[in-house]
Amino acid sequence: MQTQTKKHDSNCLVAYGIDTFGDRWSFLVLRDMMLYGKCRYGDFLASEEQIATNILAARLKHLESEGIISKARDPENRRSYIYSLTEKGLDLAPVLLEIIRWSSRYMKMTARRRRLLERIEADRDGILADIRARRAILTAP
Amino acid sequence: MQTQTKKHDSNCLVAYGIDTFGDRWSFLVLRDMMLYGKCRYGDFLASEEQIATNILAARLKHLESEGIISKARDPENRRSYIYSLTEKGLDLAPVLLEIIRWSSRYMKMTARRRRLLERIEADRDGILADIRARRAILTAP
DNA sequence: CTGGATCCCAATAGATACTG
DNA sequence: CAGTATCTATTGGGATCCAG
Repeated sequence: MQTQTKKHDSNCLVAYGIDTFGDRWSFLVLRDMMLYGKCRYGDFLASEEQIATNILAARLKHLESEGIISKARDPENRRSYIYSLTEKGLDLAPVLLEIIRWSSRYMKMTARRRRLLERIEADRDGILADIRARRAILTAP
Repeated sequence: MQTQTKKHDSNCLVAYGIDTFGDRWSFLVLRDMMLYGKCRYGDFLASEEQIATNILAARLKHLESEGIISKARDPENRRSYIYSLTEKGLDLAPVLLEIIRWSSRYMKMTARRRRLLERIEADRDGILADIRARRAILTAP
């Protein structure tokens, strides 16, 4: 499967966003990168949602083709790759935070979630800075 | 088709949001309501993205079952229905605005888009208030 | 009329097995 | 480890039908 080329082909800003990063799996990959600092194929596969290998490969390719992530060889392991957020990808952090804020209002709270929410409300800029600096916001789920 | 019940079934705030409103069509319906003040089945069908009748019906049902929109008879036209955002749906407005901000950075700008973006930057609270008051932010696309 | 339901078929997404 | 290949399941488009 190659990345689809048209989708909505809409003239709308919202549709553009949805088409670019808004499918069910792409955004979870971005979450893994922004929240957990994940950057390897195997890390993404290990997420709780159990993404299939072909889907992951397709999404990584798609996100790369959209300029949201970039792929480079791992300097410490010649047969591994490192995926990282581009500027365009980092700019999605506010979308992620708003989704988290919304969900945390309507999903049952846990202590862990409450701490994350409190930090978003109290130190949003610090979180955005951490994401840009590739520092994980949360430790493993 | 009935609304799917499991999806990711994840423990994550982000996945919860994606599962609830993050599919390709649901969010466009929400956009129509928030940005254009649309509230009728026929209005949604008329959007530029050309949603199919079966998909629209399924999405409206899904959004209603998630408590994001509600459905009522149109008092002025006995054979029509009015869909409106609940509090839970209105709370999605910040997500919408962040998507628009992101897209407007990366999609080719038009005069219309520039005006919307400027207003978001300058008067975000006013926009949020307009959405809550069911005032359309934009006129027809 | 408006607001759907239904059916058919094409296209896409996804799970699993396998490979360089 | 980082994917491809293959097969199956689900979604979506479009036409049509139907109820109030």
